[in-house]
Amino acid sequence: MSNKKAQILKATETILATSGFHGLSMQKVANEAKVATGTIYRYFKDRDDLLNQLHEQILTYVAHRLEENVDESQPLKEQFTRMWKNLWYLPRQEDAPLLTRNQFESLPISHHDQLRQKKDVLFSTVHRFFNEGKQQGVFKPLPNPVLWAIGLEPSIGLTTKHLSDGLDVNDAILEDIINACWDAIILS
Amino acid sequence: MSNKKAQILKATETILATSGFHGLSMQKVANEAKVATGTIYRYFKDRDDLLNQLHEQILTYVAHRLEENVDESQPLKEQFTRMWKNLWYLPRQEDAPLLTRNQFESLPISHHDQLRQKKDVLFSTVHRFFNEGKQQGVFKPLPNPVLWAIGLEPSIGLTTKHLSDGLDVNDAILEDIINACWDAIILS
Amino acid sequence: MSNKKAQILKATETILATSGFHGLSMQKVANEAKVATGTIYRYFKDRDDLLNQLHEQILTYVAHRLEENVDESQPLKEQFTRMWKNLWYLPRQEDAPLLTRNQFESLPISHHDQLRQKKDVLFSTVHRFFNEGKQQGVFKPLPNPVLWAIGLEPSIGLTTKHLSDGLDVNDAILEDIINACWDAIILS
Amino acid sequence: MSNKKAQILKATETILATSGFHGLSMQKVANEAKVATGTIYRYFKDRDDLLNQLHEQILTYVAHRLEENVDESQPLKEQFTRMWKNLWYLPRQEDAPLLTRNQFESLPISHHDQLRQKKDVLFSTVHRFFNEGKQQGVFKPLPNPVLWAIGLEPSIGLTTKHLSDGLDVNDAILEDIINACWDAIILS
DNA sequence: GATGAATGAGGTTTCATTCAT
DNA sequence: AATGAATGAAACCTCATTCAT
Repeated sequence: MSNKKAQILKATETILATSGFHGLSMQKVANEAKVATGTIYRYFKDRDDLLNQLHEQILTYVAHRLEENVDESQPLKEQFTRMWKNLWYLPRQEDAPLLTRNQFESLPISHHDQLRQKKDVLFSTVHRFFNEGKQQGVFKPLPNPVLWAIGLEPSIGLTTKHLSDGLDVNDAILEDIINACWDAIILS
Repeated sequence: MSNKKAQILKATETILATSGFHGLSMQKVANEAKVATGTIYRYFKDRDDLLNQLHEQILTYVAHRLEENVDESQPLKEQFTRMWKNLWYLPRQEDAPLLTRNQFESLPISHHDQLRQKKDVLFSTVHRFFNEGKQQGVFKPLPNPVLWAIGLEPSIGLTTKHLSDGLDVNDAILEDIINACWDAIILS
Repeated sequence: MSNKKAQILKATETILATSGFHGLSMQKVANEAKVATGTIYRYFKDRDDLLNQLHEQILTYVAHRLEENVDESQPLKEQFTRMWKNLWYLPRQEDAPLLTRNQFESLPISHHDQLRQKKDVLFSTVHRFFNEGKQQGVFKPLPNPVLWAIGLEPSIGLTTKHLSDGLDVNDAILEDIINACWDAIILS
Repeated sequence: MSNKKAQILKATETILATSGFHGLSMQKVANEAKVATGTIYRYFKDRDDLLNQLHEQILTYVAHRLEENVDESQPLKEQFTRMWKNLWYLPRQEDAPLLTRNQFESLPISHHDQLRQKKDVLFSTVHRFFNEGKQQGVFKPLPNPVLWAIGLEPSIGLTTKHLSDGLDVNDAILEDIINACWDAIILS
C-alpha cells in the first residue's frame, strides 16, 4: 500500500478517535496526514470511500488479532480464553486502531451486503471454532451469531466500560468474566 | 411536555433511524416535525442539546420498559426472563424509539458524568436485581456492570443482528438464548 | 410618554451601550425592558423606528443639557465655558444617555433631512450664541457648523479619549482646553 | 498581499461606505469581490477579523497620507497646514478609503490595546510635530491627544459635514478654518 | 393593550470536492 | 503524482416581525 494512502488512513483514524465523526473533515485529515487535500482524492473516491476503507482495514486488523495464537490443536476452552483476551487487550496494543467498533456501526449503511460477506471470510476462524464446539457437543446448539453475541461480544462492551467508565477489572476478575462467558455458550 | 417539543424529538428520532447521524440536519428535523427551523431553538439550546435530550428520553423509555412487569416477589429466573424479553421486544413496540442504543454511544461525550448518574437512577431496578441475586448466592460475585454486560446486554446486540442482518430467532431459540445468558451470570 | 415606551427606549440604550449595535436584538430589548417582544411593535413601527426615536430622544436630551444654565445676559466667554462643561460632564450624569454620539452617526441614513431640521431647532441656542458672537465681532466670521466643529465638538472627542482611552484630564487642564477652543473661534 | 485578499478588503470597504454596517454581509462582500463566500475564510478568520484588518489598513493609509509632503525643515505652521489639508483632501483622493473614521469607532472593542499601540507608531510623525511645537514654546503645553482633538480632528468632522450635509467650504474659508485651528493650539 | 410562540428569510461559517499548476 | 486555492452548496443558528390568544 502506498505510503501516502497509509498516512491518510492513519490520520483519519486518529481524528475519529480524538474528535469523533463530528470532528472529521477532509481538511483535517489532510493536515494530520501532512498531505494536500487533493491528494486524498487520488486514493479514495470520496469521503465515504475513505471511511469504508478504514472500516475494512480495522475489521481486518481486528480479525487478525482475534485469531492470533489461537491453536486449533488446543482444547476449546483454551482457544476461547485466547480469543477473549485477544479482544480484551486489543485496544491496548501499540498499533491498535483507536476506535471502538461502535463508532463504525452507526455509519451510513453503505455496501451492507458486501461487508457481511467480507466479515464471514475474515472471521472464519471464529466460525470454525463455534462449529467445532457444537459438533463436539460442548457448545449449545445455537446459531454462530448468537454464540458470538453471548460469548465474545461482551468483551467489547466491557472494554468500553473499563476504559471510559472506569470499571475496575483486574486479572482475577478477568478470569471470572471469561469463565462466565464460557458458561453462556457451553452445554451445562 | 409541549406539543411542539414532542414533535421535534419524534422527528429527530425518525430521521436518525432512517438516515443516521450523517443524514440529520436541523432543516430536515424541522420539515419532518412540520415546524419552522427557528422553533427548534425555542425548545433546544442547540443541536447538541436536542441530541442529548433525545438520548435521555430514550434512555428513560428503555429503563421504564425494562422493568415493566418485573415482579420482585417472583423467582429471580422469572424476573430475569421478563427483563430479557422486555429488552428484546422493546424495539418492536408501537411507540418504541426507532434507534438502537449503539447509535447514541458514539455521540460527542458531552455531559458524561451527569449522564452516568442519571443512568444509575433509571436502572436502579436492575441494580437491585443483581444485588439480590448475589446476596442469595445465586449470581456470580461480579460487579453489576459485568453481570449486565454478559447477562442482558447481548439482547441488544442480538436485536440488531435479528432486525437488520436477518438472523432468524424464533420463540424456541429465544428461550435457549435467555437460558444461555442466565448460565453466564449464575454460579454453576 | 407611556411607561412601557420609556422602558423600551431605556432598555435599547442600555443594550447599545453595553454590547453595541451588533449585540442589539428586539428580543434582548424586550427582555431588558421586561415586556413581551410584540409589545415593542405597539410603540414602534419597526426596528429602525425604535432606533430613530432613541436617536432623537438622546439628541433632545443633549440639546437640553447643553443649554442648561447658559445665561444670555452673561459674557460670551462665560456662556461658552458653560456649554463646553455641559457637554463635558454630560456622560457623567446620573441619568445620562450611555451612548456616545458616535454610535449613532453610523446609523443607516434614514430620515436625513428631517433630522437636520430637528437639529436646527434643538440647537437653536447654540446658533443664537454663535450669531451673537459674530455680530459683536468677537467670533470669526465662519459658518456656525464650522464654529461648532472647532469650538465645541472637540469636547465630545476628548470625552471618549478621557473615558475609554484613559487620557488624564484634571480641572486645571480642562480650563486650558476650554480656553484653547475659545481661541479657535474668537478673532485674535 | 494576495490578489484575492485585496479584492475582498476593497469590496468590504465599498459595501460599508455604500450601505453601512447594517448592509454588510459576507455574501455581499463575496459578490462584490467576485469570489466565492468560502474564499473569504481563507484570508480572514471570521467576520471580525475581516473588519479589524480593514480597520488597520485604513488607519495605515490615513497615517501615511497625513504625513505626506510634511517637511520637518519647514516652519511649524507650514507643516500644520500641510497635515490639515492632507486630512481634508484625503477622502477626495482617487484610491481613498471610502469610509469616514467614525464608521469604525463603533466597532466591537476587540484588540483595543493592541490597536492603540499601532496607532502610536503610525502617527509618530504627528507626535513628533506636537512635541517639537511644545518644546519651541509655540504650542500650548497640552497633552498630544488634546492638541490633536482641537487642532486636527475637526478636519474630520468638517469633512463629513461638507460631504454629506452640504456645508459649503471654498478655498478661502478653508484657509480661515485652518488658521482657526492653528489658533487653538498655539500660545497666543 | 399585551403577550410570547411561531415563523422563515437570511446571517455566518464549514467542508467535500475540483482543477489549474 | 501532488498541490492547495478556490468553489458554492449546505450546515447551524439568529432575529425582525406577525398573530392567535
